Amino acid sequence: MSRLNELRMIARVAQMYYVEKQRQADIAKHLRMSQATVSRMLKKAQEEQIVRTTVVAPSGTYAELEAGLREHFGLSEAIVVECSEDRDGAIMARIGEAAAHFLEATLQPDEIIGVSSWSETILRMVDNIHPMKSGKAKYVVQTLGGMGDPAVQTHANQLTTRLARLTGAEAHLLSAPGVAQSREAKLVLLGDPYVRETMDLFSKITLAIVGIGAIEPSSMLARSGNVFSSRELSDVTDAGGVGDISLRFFDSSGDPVRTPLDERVIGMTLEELSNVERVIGLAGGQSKTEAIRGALQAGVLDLLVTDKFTSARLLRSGPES
Amino acid sequence: MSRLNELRMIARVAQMYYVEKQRQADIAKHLRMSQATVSRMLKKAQEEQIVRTTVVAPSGTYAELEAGLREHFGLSEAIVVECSEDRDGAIMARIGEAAAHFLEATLQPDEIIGVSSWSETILRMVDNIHPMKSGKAKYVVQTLGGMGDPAVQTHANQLTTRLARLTGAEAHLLSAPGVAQSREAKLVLLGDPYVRETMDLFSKITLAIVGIGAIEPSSMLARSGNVFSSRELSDVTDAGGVGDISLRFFDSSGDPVRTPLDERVIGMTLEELSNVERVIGLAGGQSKTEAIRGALQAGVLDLLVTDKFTSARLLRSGPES
DNA sequence: CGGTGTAATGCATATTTATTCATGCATGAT
DNA sequence: ATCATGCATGAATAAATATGCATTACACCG
Repeated sequence: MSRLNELRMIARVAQMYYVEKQRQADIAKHLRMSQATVSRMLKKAQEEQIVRTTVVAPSGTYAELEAGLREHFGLSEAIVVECSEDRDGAIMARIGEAAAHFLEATLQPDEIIGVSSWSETILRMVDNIHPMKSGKAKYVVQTLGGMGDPAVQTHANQLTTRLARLTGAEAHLLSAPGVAQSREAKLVLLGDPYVRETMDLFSKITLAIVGIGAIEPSSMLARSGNVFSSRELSDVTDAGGVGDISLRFFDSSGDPVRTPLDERVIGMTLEELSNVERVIGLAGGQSKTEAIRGALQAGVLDLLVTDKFTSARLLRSGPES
Repeated sequence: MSRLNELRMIARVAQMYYVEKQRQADIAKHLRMSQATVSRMLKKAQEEQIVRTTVVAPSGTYAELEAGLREHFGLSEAIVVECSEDRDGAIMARIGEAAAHFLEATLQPDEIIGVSSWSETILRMVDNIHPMKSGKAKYVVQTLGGMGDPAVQTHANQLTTRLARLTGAEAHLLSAPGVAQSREAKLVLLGDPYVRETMDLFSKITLAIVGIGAIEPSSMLARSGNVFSSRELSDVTDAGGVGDISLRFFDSSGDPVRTPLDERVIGMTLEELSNVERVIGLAGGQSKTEAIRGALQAGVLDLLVTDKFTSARLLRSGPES
């Protein structure tokens, strides 16, 4: 049997088992196969990600940390997730789950979602969103161009598209590099009608989901490919930059770090972001602590989802002003 | 224990079970409780929405449409096939493929298959069946006579024979015209021992495969040759007939349309059909929509294979009684 | 304090699910 | 054609999970 039909069958079995809660033996009888086969199909359904199971820790577990974050940084909400170990992979997964859960729970009808389809944490979030039956959101808008590498571009587009499908929204992609070759090149790209259309939506976004990036040689180099020169990178660090949101950099007190690079980035600015009704920041992990602190100081976030270790660090060393 | 702590505990257990994939007994040992308690906590985790499981349909399949068809029309199964364009030729080909796959996957040993060797869609199905090495089915029974034209007769016989060969079954042909010249002629033909033998098998059929025909001047004339008078044709339409299965007509609410023609048809009746364990209907395309709806209302089908356009039409305009 | 009702727990076991094993079939090399 | 190999399948069975029932713990009340 063709692969598509096989997956179709598996999906059907999974539907009967998990949604309709029939027993394997009954499903087997219905579809004229053995119970063993049904069991195997269900296993395959897990492997193929046709069924996904997520565990969300009830929020409020770290009420004190959450309250601390809200208070110190003027957030309207903070979500601190349980996390067994202070390791980036595990942290991203848990933050993603919690963010997905939050999004599902609070998404309003006809919302326009902006997403900087860039961070692994956001990817984890999308992985954990469960499809919403009735179209909830209106548009999902990509707020930062892709990167030079077309494979990455595709990846970014897919993330945006998937999020749109899951929320029943229409995707508006930003088919441009995140960083243009020059200021002039950027102007040319902005002339593209599709790019313009998407960017015009920036001001209409009601809910923005952003990752927070740290400036570290390792991660920066890894992700920049060849779009940043090391000169530009040092411009940013020399000016005190500690992190970025959608490639807009800021220093440890949250003030924007303006460099010539800004002129080349195709994406939402911090100022545009601060006009959005709800801005959700997703980040955690040792290496991102200072970047997150900077982002919080910048005051663009309304909500932060982070892990218990990072939140403790944020509160410990800088109860601040 | 406080409710929050209880939920935390449940989340922890759920985490260990669903994410870390530990067994309940091990979790129980680790947390010093009984396996029964773990099981109960997991059940509670479901209720409290701490774990959520969703089934995502692989793209290119139409789980919602299938579910809709099952639900609205009380089918035990429905298969909706992908189809790039709403054009009869393409649709028949895809339906045929899917039906063939389904048949191969669910055919039981010693099954007695009835086939109204008449529609192009069924022909497409037979084209796509992969020979089964070990004799699976027992008999393939032709459930409707051929047509006056000997060439068509041959064609019908060949289809039946091919299906029999492919399934490793013995063919039982119905060597008679599908429509006798008169009631009396029919009685004479029924006297033939071979005809009788085949027709006696009708009640033993465990799996019937039928096409669904629309009543349209064009197709009717095309296929009728000179067996129907236009008078008889209008009898059927005047009585509200919208379609047929094996030349047994029904109206839009699925009620049989009885005309003198019935007395002349040599083939299985709708009533006989409804006694068959599994009845698979194959049909799709704009022109057949209402015929299919009638057939579904008649309640003789257990399974429908159709295309996405038609299934959408069936569900759109008539969420029905 | 004891009494009483409620809920939680663990044990034993029923039920359900996963796995092992033997078999049959297809595929591909020789 | 013949044989080896791998894969899918179902029957039997092992493993895992759910549940009935008795018991215990605990809160609340007189």
